[in-house]
Amino acid sequence: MSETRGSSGKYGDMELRRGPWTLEEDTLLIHYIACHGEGRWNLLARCSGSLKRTGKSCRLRWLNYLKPDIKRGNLTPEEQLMILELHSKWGNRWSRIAQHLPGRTDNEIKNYWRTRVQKQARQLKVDANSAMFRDAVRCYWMPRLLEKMGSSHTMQSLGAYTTTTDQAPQGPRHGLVNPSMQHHQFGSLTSYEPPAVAENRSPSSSSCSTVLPRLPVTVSEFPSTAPDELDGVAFDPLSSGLSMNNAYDLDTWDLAPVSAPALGYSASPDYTVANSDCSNTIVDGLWSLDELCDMLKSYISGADPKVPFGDNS
DNA sequence: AAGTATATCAACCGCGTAGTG
DNA sequence: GCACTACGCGGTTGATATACT
Repeated sequence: MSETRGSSGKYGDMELRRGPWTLEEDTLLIHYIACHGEGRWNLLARCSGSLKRTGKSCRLRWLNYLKPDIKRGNLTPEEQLMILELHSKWGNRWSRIAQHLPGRTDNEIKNYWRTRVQKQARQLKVDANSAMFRDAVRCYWMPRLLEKMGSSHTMQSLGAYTTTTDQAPQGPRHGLVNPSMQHHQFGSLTSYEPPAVAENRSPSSSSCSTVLPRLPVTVSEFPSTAPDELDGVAFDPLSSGLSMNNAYDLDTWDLAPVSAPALGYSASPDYTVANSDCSNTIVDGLWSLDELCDMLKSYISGADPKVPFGDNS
């Protein structure tokens, strides 16, 4: 692409570049911001010499790509859970949601929602914003993400898989993890602990019981809504005591199998997070299409006794 | 191996809003 | 209160990578 076009007004007769940024442009922008700081984007665009970009374009490039604390790589289960929860409360308020995911941009979250979540809804022929789909997410997807978080933590505690951010498995296109990204500091795991449900749990989960959050098995065990203000309040997967590093990234996780589902409902027996074959199993923390279809059908027909939707108030 | 379909995500666009004179 | 400018947000597009046939 990299087209240019003429401009008038605030950029005078300057030829404005569009399309992908080059290394030279990035360097110029970084240098300028290092000298003059963020903000005043139009002034930046005018005064930065050979950087023939609009202020808007400079701002976007900086905020979405060049800013030092941008975290790259796939979303962790914790982050996915946070997005699902916050979106259920706030809708498409991407910027607001991004404020609660350190190092993630609104653009990235928006893309995640459109490419992953909406895709699932579309294939199920339900509206992603419908109550039905939200319930399905809350009852099936979120518990699985919680379990992913728990499984990951267990493996880490056993020393089965240790890594740092710069050793993290890398995705096919965006494996970079900004070295300046500091590890998130986590609070207490007890901050999000649904009511205990002793039954309906597989033996495999019991080994996690001392360190992992108990997994909700009914809709009523999830918070009915997210808190109005998340700072310092109960629901915060990112404060769950679990690492955010990419070792837990389900897209790149190369460990298999994980523990059997700890929930009362059954999952497909070939459930793994191995990279080698994601065609019909859990992919990046999502349900496979078949699984989600089955579950949703059960939900719609009211046939799933383990999911008492009537309790969902 | 080549062609095609699909997924991903960086970048652009339009619009609303806040700030300023 | 009005006009103008700058900024930020959310929706959309299009290039590229990857998967599939």
